[in-house]
Amino acid sequence: MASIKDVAKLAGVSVATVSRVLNDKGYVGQHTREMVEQAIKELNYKPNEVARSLFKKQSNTIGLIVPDIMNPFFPELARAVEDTASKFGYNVILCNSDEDRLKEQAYLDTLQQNYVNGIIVSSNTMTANQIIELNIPVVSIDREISKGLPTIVVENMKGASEATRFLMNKGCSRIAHIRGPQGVVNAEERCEGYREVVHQESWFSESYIVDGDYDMESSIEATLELLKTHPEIDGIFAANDIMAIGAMKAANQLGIRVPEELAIIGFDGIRLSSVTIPELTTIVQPIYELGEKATTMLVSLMNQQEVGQTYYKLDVELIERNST
Amino acid sequence: MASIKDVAKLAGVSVATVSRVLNDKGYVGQHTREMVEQAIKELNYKPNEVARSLFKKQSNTIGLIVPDIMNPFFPELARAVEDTASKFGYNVILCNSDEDRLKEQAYLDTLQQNYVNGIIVSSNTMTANQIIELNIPVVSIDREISKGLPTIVVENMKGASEATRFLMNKGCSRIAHIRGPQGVVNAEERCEGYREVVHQESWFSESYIVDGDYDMESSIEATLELLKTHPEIDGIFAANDIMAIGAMKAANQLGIRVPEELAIIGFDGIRLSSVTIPELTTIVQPIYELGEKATTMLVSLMNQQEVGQTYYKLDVELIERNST
DNA sequence: TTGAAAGCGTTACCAA
DNA sequence: TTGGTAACGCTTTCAA
Repeated sequence: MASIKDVAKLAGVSVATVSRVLNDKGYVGQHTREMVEQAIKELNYKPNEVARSLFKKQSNTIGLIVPDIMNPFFPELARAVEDTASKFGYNVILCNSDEDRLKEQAYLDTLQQNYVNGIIVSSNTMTANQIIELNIPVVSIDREISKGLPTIVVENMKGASEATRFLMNKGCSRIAHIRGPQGVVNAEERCEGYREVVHQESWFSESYIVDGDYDMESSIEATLELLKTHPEIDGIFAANDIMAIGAMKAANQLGIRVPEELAIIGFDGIRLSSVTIPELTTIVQPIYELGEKATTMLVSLMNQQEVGQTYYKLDVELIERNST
Repeated sequence: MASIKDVAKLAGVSVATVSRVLNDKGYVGQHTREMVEQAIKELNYKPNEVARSLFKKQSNTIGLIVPDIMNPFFPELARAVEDTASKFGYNVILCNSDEDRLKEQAYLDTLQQNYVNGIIVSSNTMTANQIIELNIPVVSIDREISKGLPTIVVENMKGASEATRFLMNKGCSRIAHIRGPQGVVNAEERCEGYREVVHQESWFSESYIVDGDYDMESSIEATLELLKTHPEIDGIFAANDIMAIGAMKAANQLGIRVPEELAIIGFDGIRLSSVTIPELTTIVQPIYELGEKATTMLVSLMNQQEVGQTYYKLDVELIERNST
């Protein structure tokens, strides 16, 4: 690979001059510039980004830490981040943390050692301190790590209430909730939103809320159990789409028809949700927008630009399909 | 961030010595080593990977180029690549190419400029020349770019035949095929596998093969059309799972029951396929293994180790579920 | 308008 | 067993 020296030699100028035309910075004579550009073309020269990074202490790269890219929520997010980053000239390093504190810290370290300009992270376990010590702009996404840190989340509670109310309006008179894991902020919020709507209903009891793990297995099991103990249930709000699908499967196993005998609504709006038969009614998050916004905000932060707002709570939208 | 100089100063030795203990290379006295380690701990020193990369002309990073991480096939692949890379001490840069030649070349350039040690790529449009000019180890995955380049694919044709034969054994007497896009190697192969089994059947005609685009929309449309012109069809082999799901949807729209009146089988074994009701019978590819194998092979290549085989064709497996 | 040279943080060679 | 130093490829300051 040709280096800046080769270009300089061929063009008969100094490396400083080449650097100037490369970066379009400082004075360069018209003729000199042409010579240099010619040489660059001739050698098919491309600047070495590593050397640049070393000097600049920045690598034009941003780190993206997600729990698990196989979780259907994250590919769309990752795509948005990559698209946006790319638009601004940044590359993306992908890190799967498995919500494991050690892995998270290891990745944080590596990213720092690689001079990433910024980091986007989705985590429940990370602490504000870990982030502050990094001394690198970080935007937290989907899950709030700490007030004060730049964060982009969605209206979990509002969406959950909306979902629950929607089921009531559809005529459901016994609505259960399959909640997400204990300790996960958005699971708590969604549960809270459900609770807000039903808590004063005469039929409501705590046993209408069952634990799920944001995956299909846990949900199938929970739903089976739920429908056995509470055959009167005619509506289920699941805290995410995967669990809603699990609930549909459980109902199917029990020969309960959806939506005729049991209405089911999910949360997230992942692509999966339009794949089932019947298609799932759900609260859709603007996933792509989430990633996009996080990235543009991060870019501003990295450029030390004035960033007005550092906390966004994006709105969600109920999309009615055929499961309700 | 502390640098090697700071460590050297604190330990009262030269940077050369620090470098030696860091890399466990060359002679270092026992006592000296302890001093240095102490200093490292004290300063919480972590070597600057960018400086290392510059010197080594390698960045301990591998590039992963996929058409679109939102395509459900790729997250699992990406995960496998990341896991394996991580195990060997490499980071992964994620690139979505959209099968766009320009984007692909741009990414190839950036990766090279960033001194990635190697690249894993899934592409139909890339040429062998593009790769050779790079002068970096590249493994092609899922799709073959050129004989001679390290490649990992699966038994597309065999799997397709197996799927088709399976439908016949299930009693289907008119089997159609929704094929993938023209020009995509694995789509061709799968179509070939289907053809091999049915071509001498008396009922077979070319109109039993319809074009799809590896996505759900195209498949719904194609299936609708297909079932209208050929109401006698009682079995469909779709070239991937998404299209198989599309076929299920189309059947559902027409009030045709799956599997009673129409058996459907897919190809890929993405997670989605177990989410539908009924669950999809499909030819599952070892996606994770694909990514894992590609990465280990790439690592060997990067280390200039003897790599016996550079072409793998992994086996696929028919998993029977409820759509057949 | 241009060039020389220092510096970014490492590693590895050669000398001591 | 250790240290000095050139080199990796670039940017930027300062002088010319």
